[in-house]
Amino acid sequence: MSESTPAYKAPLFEPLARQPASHRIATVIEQKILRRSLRPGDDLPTETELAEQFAVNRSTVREALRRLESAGLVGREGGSKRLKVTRPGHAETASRVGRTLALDDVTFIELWEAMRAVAPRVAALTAEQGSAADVAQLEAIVSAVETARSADGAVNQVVEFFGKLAELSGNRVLQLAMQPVTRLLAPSLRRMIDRVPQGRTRILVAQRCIVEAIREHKPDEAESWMTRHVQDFRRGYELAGIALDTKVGVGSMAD
Amino acid sequence: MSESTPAYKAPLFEPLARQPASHRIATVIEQKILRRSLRPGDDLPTETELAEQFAVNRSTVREALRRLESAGLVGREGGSKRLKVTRPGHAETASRVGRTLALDDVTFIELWEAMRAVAPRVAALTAEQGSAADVAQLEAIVSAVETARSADGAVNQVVEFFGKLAELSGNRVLQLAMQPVTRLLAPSLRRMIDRVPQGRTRILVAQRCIVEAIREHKPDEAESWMTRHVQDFRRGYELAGIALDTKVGVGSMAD
DNA sequence: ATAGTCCGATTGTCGGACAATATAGTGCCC
DNA sequence: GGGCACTATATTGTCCGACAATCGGACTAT
Repeated sequence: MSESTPAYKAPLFEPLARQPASHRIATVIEQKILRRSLRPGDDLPTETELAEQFAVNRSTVREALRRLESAGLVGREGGSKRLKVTRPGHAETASRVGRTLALDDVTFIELWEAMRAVAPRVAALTAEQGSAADVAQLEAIVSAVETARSADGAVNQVVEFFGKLAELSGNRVLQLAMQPVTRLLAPSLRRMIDRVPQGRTRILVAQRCIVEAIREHKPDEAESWMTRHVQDFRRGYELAGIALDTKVGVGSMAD
Repeated sequence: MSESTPAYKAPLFEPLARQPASHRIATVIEQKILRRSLRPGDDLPTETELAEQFAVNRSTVREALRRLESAGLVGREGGSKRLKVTRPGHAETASRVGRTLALDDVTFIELWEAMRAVAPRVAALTAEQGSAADVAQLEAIVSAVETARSADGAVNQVVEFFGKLAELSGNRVLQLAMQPVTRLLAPSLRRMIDRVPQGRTRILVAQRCIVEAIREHKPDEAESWMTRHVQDFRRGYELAGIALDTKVGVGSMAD
């Protein structure tokens, strides 16, 4: 393949951008929100008012509002009629990221690598700050993993374990990073547990060690246990005879 | 606060969800896309056709389409009129995540911790697979960092360095995770460079070491150099006398 | 083949309309 | 005065019909 730019024609002129009014209106309101002129909880003007202010038809305003609504920047609370400014929820954002990744056909190994990077640090952070109450919550989840009757239940609890860990770490960035990954990884975990019987107990052991390290405030131990735990997960996957470049499906994106 | 559930009234019945038609239509189409019945590149029917099929007015269809458009699930290519199914672009998703985090007032330390977790692994992965061409690209960026005239230019190139690294790692999950973090971190980096003169050369040194480790396919070295690099960044931040719990602003969310 | 012209299809926006219902009064009773 | 039913108003969700702009093609002349 010729690597050089085709020199076809230097893009002498940009394609001038003619955005529809609804788009521009959405952008303007969005900027107001991002710049904190409009803050979460504030009421938006009514559609009619907005239409007057922007000097456009109400239909046009509505399209802009649907845009913002979909972006999670505005929404309703309760059965209310009025639109309020809202901060995009983590859950929603995470699910959107998950969709993006799923539609991109990311592979198991890519997700696993992300897990490999994030989870140990999360464990370490939690071990640094975790309170007794936190440990109790984690233990509750671990025993739920143990006593779960169905495989699906167990998997859900494992996901919950990671989620709670991220929450307790107090780091919202890592929390947001972890959420889509665990969600997308869940179906793989499910298959793995089905095919590798000892997998579940191995998970339990690892979780216990991690929780123990957190209880004793030993970040390094928590981190290394988590690293082993994640690596063990991968080994289980290989044991189950599943290719590492398996594409994760849309699965569990019920929304 | 009374922790027990108020027992106020057992929610015998859910508040039945009466979603507006536009919302339901968006959901139906979204499902079709997620289930791959509609695949990226496919043309959507025209608004009039959709209106007929759903037996609603065209305005209603339009609101649904604006929703999907904002979600990045459909869009136009070129100056075309027809809507096509598109996969949500990484850039767009990343910028959305960035917005969520910014509106959440995440602090510098949270972002840094994410960087601390992800960047070293990314460097290691790239070192495993990096080709000579890849190394050349990284070197180009490093020298751009060196020769950048303005501080802003240098910062942008540093962001670019991390972005390219993530891209070369071949892991789209990590790439997507890294993008919003570096973007949000950029303003802090800018301030740091302003106040700590030697910061820039330290960054250069670290980058050179990292690239070198990648060239020689030494993942462990790349990882540990990157770890040091990230930690150095934090030290610079402290040196600059900026509090670790500084909230990152919306900054650089020009979109 | 290229450029010019014409026409139908499609989108973006408009103005007006109406049913359903959330919200704000308003009056009534205790 | 406070609580409650009831009414009036405002607001949203949806529909209808319309029109300018423009995109996509077809068709033609060079």
